Amino acid sequence: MNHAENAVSKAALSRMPAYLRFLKGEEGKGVQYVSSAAVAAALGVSAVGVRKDLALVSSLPGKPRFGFEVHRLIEDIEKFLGYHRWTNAVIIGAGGLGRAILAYEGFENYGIHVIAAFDASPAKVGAVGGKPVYPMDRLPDIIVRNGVKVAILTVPRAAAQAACDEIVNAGITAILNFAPVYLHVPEGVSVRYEDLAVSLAALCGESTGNQ
Amino acid sequence: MNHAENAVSKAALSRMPAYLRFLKGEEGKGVQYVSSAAVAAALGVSAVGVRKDLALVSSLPGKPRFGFEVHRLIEDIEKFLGYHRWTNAVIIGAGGLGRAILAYEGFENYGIHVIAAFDASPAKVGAVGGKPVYPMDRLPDIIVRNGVKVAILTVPRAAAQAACDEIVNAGITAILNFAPVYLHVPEGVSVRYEDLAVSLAALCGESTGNQ
DNA sequence: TAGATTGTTAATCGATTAACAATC
DNA sequence: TAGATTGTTAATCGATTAACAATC
Repeated sequence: MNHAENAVSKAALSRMPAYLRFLKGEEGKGVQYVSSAAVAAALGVSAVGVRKDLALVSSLPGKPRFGFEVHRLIEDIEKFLGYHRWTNAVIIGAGGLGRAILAYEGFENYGIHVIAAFDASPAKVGAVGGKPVYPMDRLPDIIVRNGVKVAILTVPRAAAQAACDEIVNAGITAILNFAPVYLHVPEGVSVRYEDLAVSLAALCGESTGNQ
Repeated sequence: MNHAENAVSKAALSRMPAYLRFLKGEEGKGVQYVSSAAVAAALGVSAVGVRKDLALVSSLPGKPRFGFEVHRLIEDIEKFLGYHRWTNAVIIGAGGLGRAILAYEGFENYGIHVIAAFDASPAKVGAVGGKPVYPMDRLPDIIVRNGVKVAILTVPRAAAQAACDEIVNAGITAILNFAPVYLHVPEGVSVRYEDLAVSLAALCGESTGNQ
């Protein structure tokens, strides 16, 4: 909506993280240039598709005989994906999964600050990995003060809808839901389902040749 | 490959879990029939698309004036997705995330047995939630004996590629990788990246209107 | 220069949407 | 019956692939 020619397909967008992952790996090995063919071979896609995708985000065209500059490309993709504008997020539910995510180091690379977790049980209140775990009634106050719009929901399935209603009331508009339950939310709130079992089942399907 | 007319698009396949989640929610509320329009409204997609998708997997056509039988549809989708053929899986890395997943109850509904975790550190060996945590050197033996082809990789990023090589050598052919690293694998091994930060970043992008 | 690799235009392919007849 | 809802055929739309000229 800011850029003039703004034609990036959803499909292309969804492939960007894979490019980024691969490119960072190459960068770590000291590689300076990659060809579209190399990326394509590694990721199991077509080289023309890679070139088209990269052309969408690259600030510098690829050089014939060399390919694309790895470092530059990483920056371009990160910028494109918005990893440079910081977002605050909270975790709802400080059980095993919630605590593991709270302690997870990887978010900072993506422009995400996970600032705290919340739990209904007083026994869970305290801190994990240097980050605070608050009781649920602190939620409205804290998310307003920090402008938090994004929540990671890691409560047990039976508690998910109630917790969802509560955080939506408090002002959350985007939810990453780990509970294997469909969530009813009002218009304007987006839910993304991170269903571990579904991911795993899909993987099994792939490897066993799902019909 | 088993069924004669075997034309299910990848796109349709990827929508099935969402239908399933919604339908199970409705079933839990005692709803017996749903119309394609109701599903479409809840999921934010088109009703015609829903009908097309459901027609692909439903063993019974929808009834005009009623819609589709919820319970039957759930069974059909589960059968279609292969949730009825059981698969054994193991977890590599018994840190916070690995232990949380080991204790996770949700896999059994999807035809997946997570039978054990493995960790390089002797300190982690033992049991979590009634399931064993073995030292890494037990891996080849145990996966062969249990016919395990699927592994969930939850080791730290720096250890991911080495662990990957090790389990691929041992006979794993499908990997659900939680480490935010690109993995080099030989042909025939499939990797699925479960990058929490990417998921969260994508969600943020959606809600803030990614270009 | 020669040749590898890029970017782009046109053609194919697949998936979604629109229109409408069929059905309980 | 009337009407809501389905299933299907045809049309549109978008994305991928193929072919090839441009470039360092």
